[in-house]
Amino acid sequence: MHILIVEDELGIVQFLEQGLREEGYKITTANDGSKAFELTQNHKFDLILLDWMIPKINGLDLCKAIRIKDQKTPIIFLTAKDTVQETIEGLKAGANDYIKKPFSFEELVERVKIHFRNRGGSETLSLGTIKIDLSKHIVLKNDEEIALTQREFELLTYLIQNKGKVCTRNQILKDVWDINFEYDTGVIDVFMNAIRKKLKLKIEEDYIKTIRSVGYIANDL
Amino acid sequence: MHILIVEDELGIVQFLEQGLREEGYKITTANDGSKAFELTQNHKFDLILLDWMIPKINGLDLCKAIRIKDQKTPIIFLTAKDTVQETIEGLKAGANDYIKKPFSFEELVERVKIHFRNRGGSETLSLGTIKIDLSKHIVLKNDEEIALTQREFELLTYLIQNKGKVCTRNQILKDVWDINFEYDTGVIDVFMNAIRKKLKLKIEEDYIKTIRSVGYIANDL
DNA sequence: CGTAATCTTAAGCAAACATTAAGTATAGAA
DNA sequence: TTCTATACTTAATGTTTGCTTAAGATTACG
Repeated sequence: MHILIVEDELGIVQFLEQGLREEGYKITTANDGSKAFELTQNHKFDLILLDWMIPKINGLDLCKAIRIKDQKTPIIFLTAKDTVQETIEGLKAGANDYIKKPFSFEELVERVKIHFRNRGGSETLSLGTIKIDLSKHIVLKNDEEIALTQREFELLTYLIQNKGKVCTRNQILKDVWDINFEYDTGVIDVFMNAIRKKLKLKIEEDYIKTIRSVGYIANDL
Repeated sequence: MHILIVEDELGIVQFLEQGLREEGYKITTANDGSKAFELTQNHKFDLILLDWMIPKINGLDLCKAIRIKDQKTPIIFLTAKDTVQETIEGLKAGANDYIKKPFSFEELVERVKIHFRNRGGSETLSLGTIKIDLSKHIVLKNDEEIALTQREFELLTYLIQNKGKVCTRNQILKDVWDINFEYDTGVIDVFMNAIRKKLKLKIEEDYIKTIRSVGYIANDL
């Protein structure tokens, strides 16, 4: 689980970074708004902790900017601004939670956990007769286990988590491979091919469709 | 969207019920813990607002009890208990959010909205009986799927996005084909033809009109 | 009724995708 | 650490799809 911390006060950054690392999260930090925006456009984070008062772009505008392209990633405001009006503004900008300074680290951790808890809810995903158990890290088709490699697993999981929506090649490269705008070598095709082959999808089980010149889409039938 | 309010103070119940009704939510209320538990086992709610101090079963235990069977439905605590320790307890019990009394109704509404925000939300366009689902990348006419190629899809989308405005051939070449001022080979005509044919537009469904020597226009009738 | 614009059709061609195989990196065992 | 097995990436080839062009047919409008 990869968390982005956006905060300019070095003391707080170190406090949060160390604490969350110990909780087992992967951490990236940004000390101003524009750097943070840059990062969000080129990488996928599972959660963003956002201070309100930061240089270059303030937290509120940054939140709005991120939400233009990405409505999904949870954003938690972390701030000394504590009037009702400001809280509401933050939430309206697309934040998912709002923690007022000073806060206890324990409360922060619990609020962070909430957003990972509901992710997939019961830790299982499904697509037609295919089931994925995220905690056990296994894939079943008709209750028979299918052995997938790490990347294959991630790609399939990604498609199913975005069930019903077209995933473009660029999105997939960014979110699954963490690669941006490089010359497309055709990696995705190779992996799609492997997944389809291993799942032995019949014609009537066309769960994963190719959208020519756009990307791929997963759908129950 | 169906919200369950669990609260024993009549004044607060009425205040919340009325306010949330005005926001367009369907409301059910329970004035004690066991009644609330009963309701959650027999009905599906989209969100639960939960007071901490309620008769029979307290809010914390109720929350835990609900979470045994249902990990999904968002639960928001609504309480006067405002120490950090208690907040954490609530969150650990499976709550998704925690609002301290006294709270502003506006903040409550925003926090409620957060939990409905990410549901589905596929982008759609329409033209008469034609619907385009952009995230699924499909075109429906009278709820029947019409298979279009990529360029056909782009052209139709473009026309509908500019519904009511005449699109000149040059504009279309520029915006859909990314071609500027080249000798017109008649590509557009070919694609208009394909689209009309695939959509099987009858005479009375003349959604896409030709404006002679100018371009094309899309219009609901 | 003639001309210019648009519609329709079909064939060649290019781009996108599927598939396979070979090269490169990585992780785990000895 | 080095070796080996496994997975990942790239590149090459084959296949399919659909884009483009151009030419003939039809329609709209003076």
